[in-house]
Amino acid sequence: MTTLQDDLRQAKAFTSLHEEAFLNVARTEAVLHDGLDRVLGPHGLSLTQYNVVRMLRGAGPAGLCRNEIRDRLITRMPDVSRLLDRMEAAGLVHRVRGAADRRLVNTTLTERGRALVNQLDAEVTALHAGQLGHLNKTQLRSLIELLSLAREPA
Amino acid sequence: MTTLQDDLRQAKAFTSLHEEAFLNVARTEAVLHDGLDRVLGPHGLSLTQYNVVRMLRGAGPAGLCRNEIRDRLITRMPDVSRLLDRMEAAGLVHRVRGAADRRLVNTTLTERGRALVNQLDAEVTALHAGQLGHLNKTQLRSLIELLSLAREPA
DNA sequence: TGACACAGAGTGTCTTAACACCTAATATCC
DNA sequence: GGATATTAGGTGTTAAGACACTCTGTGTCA
Repeated sequence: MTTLQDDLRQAKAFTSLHEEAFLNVARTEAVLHDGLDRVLGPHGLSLTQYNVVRMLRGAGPAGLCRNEIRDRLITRMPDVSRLLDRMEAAGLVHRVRGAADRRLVNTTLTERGRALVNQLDAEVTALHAGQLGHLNKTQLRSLIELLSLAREPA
Repeated sequence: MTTLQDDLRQAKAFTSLHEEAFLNVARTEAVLHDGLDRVLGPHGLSLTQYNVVRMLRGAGPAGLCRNEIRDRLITRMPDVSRLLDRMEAAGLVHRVRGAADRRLVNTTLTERGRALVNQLDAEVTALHAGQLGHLNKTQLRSLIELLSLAREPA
């Protein structure tokens, strides 16, 4: 007799829990993102640009083509061309049309870009330590695991 | 003799763990955000606008002034005036200059705005269930608790 | 080998966010 | 009670993101 009601209550509770989880992810991302922006801002970098210089450093001298950069970005970014335009204008990256496949444009870090991202390592590490240093290893691993699980298809 | 080395290794491990946690938060937010955008897009709403109509529904007939809206938003938003301009042009909200304190501008939901956010409840609930339904209550509560902890000052 | 599909990169254009600045109204304090 | 600070809201302008479309080069297949 109270089954439907119970089910609804449970559904409601579940819904709220999902929503609460979503809001917590969003809020936490905003807080961490804001902190990183405050570190990157004085260097004229956005978070997206920082991700690009990091992935280009990881790619080494081989560099990456535009679509590889796009696909590896954390957030969907449909206009990588002009993002790289700006970074090239800032002297952070260098682009050269592919020789073998002339459709490709290879993007590599300039010396200045490499120096900048290397310099930022210490600042970013200190920021992360300040933001997340009060969590112990177990808590961090648990958080990482739960977030990874949350992103799984279903 | 190996203390320094150990310390460095540990520092490195901690750093990576912090960074991994940060990246997981960012990536998860992007995935969930994208999903919600796909639900809200057809209704002409951004996630920020959706948050506004939700908080205005919660505020009831009393409404909220601009700075209250700004302060309650999940992500920092320095240009709430024009955000509300657009929402007013779309017929979702209504603004009226305060009578007692003429500096204040009270914003309330229109009937259309209220109908839209009510209609969206089912869609958003279904989305969240699809995105997070494979986590059980314990996992969700643990995730929420860890994210809350992560946002604490230190 | 020539038409055609596809993939990679870039552009035009509109919308939206970001930053600094400005105006009006209220509070404060001597 | 009048100068001054503070608070709320809005605007001008630049930069960045979003979406559809185009251009060029490569693969494919009759």
